[in-house]
Amino acid sequence: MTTTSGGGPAERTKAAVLEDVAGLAGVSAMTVSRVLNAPEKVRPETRARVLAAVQELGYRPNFAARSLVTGRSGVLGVVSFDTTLYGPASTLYAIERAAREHDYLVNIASLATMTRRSIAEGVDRLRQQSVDGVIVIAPHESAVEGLRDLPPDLPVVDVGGGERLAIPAVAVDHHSGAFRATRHLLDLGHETVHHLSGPVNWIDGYHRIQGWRHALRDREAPPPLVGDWSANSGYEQGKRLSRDPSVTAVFVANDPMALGLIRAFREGGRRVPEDVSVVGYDDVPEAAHFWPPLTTVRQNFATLGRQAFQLLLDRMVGLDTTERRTVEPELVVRESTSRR
Amino acid sequence: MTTTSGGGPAERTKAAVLEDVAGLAGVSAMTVSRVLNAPEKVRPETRARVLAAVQELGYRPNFAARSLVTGRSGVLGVVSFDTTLYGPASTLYAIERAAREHDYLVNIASLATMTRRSIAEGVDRLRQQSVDGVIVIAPHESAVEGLRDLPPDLPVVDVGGGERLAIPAVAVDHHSGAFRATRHLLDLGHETVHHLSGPVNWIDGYHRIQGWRHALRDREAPPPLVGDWSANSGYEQGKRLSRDPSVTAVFVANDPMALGLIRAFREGGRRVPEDVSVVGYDDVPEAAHFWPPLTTVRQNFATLGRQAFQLLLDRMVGLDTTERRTVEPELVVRESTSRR
DNA sequence: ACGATTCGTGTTAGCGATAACAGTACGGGG
DNA sequence: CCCCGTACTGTTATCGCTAACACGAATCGT
Repeated sequence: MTTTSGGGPAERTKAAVLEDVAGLAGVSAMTVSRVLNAPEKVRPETRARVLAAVQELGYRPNFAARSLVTGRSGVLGVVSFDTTLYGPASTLYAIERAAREHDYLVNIASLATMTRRSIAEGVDRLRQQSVDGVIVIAPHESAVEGLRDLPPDLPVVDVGGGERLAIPAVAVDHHSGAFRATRHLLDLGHETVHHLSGPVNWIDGYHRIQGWRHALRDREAPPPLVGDWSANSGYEQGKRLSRDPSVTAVFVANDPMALGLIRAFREGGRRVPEDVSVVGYDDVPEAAHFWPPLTTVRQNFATLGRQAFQLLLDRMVGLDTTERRTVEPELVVRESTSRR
Repeated sequence: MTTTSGGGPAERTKAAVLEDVAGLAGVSAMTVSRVLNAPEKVRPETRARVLAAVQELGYRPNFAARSLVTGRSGVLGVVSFDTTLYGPASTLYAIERAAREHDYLVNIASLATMTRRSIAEGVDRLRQQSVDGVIVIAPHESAVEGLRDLPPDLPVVDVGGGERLAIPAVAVDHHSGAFRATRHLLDLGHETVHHLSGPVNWIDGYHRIQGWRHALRDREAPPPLVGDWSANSGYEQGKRLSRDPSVTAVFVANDPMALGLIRAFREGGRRVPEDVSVVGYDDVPEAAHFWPPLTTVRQNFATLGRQAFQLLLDRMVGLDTTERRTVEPELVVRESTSRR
């Protein structure tokens, strides 16, 4: 009998452990554990007594001990490129919410650069803290490489990556989004549509180019200009483009670049949308208040994040899917586009 | 002698543990542990042998086991309101970078609402996964309340919270930022400066109002309008303000609202900056490409995050500081303001 | 040259939980 | 009246690691 029966309210010093609760409730540690993990296996009265003891002592299970013995941590990791950007931030946010609903915690590893190595390092860092699974948000060519040589025992889900990977993934259908944006401009009577793209080694950028090309398939596509997603690059490329009087419609691969481009056009004396129509991509919260309010393609990051989590969950419970889900973007027409 | 000496390359099934490495290297488990945690205590040749074994087996220490025995997890938590917003996202990012440099991992708990309860819950959730410390980014009145009744044994650092708390904190000096913004407008010859503020129960919002008032102390301050930080609220309040021909200068409490407000002014026929000057707050990456490029107050979120981490680190190693650090914001003059 | 350190390593004993098995008490069927 | 399944609860053995102490050999001072 090592049960300290009464116990006394003396030990305010160290956090209570299972044994303490057991002592106070007059049961064994195992029973307390059961009350916490499988309450139906314990007689209601005993359960009540234990619960009261838990309350009184303010007992909290020790996470490390539990995960040592169960082999699961209840934590998942997210490896993401620059979580300061609207897309990754929104996706991360959605993942976190979904995770919380299922009692998972989220660990993050932000990447400053996107290389095969940095991705591998990020995953590794998380793995060392024994996350149960990892979601990678890194829509870059090199990310795809980094995901190739992953430990096979770790459940991983890819967000927005290439389709050539044999792991579960979710992605927005950028081909479709870009197609719709371009189609919209064509429908307004524009002869052709110019494109200011993101970096081509970004998966998203690449697909948007493809979608744009596809919409232009029966006419000549002007060579795309390439930006780096920043408003500033939009401005620089915009200055160049504004000198060409033949451009009347531009599809820009994201909203910040569109903002910069519109500014350049205005400074170059070209009015938007009277002289040239512009479509952006992302629908950042401010897009509706740009000048003019921006026609753009909305991505549903919340859905993206939720689906990613769902897929990971499936993977973690053992399902061996290689499912690939796709989220449709949506064209939001505002005032930066007009009939030719 | 339970040492499996040779061992054989048979066990590819389960992850290697200390004992396996020890066996292969012909030493005790303890020595392996030492090599990993205090290499200088082991003779170089032994160390090399152990390291080789670690390599060969691809050994990775078990996180749960280690933190069970050491009582530390190497993980810290960040509780933050809506990490989708520029400010929190940037701060979080900086914290993560600083943490990584010190081999800490970051767990996040995003809050959808900011109430005393949600904050407490966030902290609690993190605590259950035994984080070593927590940083709270929740510049809201209620957050301050939520932080009052925290477990005293958990190191916590507050970012941007009220100054009435007895816990370490870092914050941008918004009073000063708002003061400078307003002063700038006054210096340009404006009679007075109107203010579109954030919600008053946000600490930041409150301080910016104070700073604005302070700059206006020797003249009559018009009643401030109140927005909710969104571009949309800026637009709505802007419509109202643009009807009043006496307003020639507005200090807006953040950039998105400034964007909306400028749009409203333009639609109301008031030119910026010719008819009315506008100053924003935050210096979001796009601000330089607004139309007109926005004069605004830049907050250094990177420094903020780094300092927060530093403070938490101090706290975690036992220092019992209640230090409160302050980060100075900086006025960035662009083209949305002009001489009266 | 001898006890006192220092150095390098091994042994033992948990950390706090749960899995798996082992009782014990009770009620019902044969 | 005995046997056995059901329903609870307790015991024991780990999980993988490190703190603390123990021990032999090498090094040191005087």
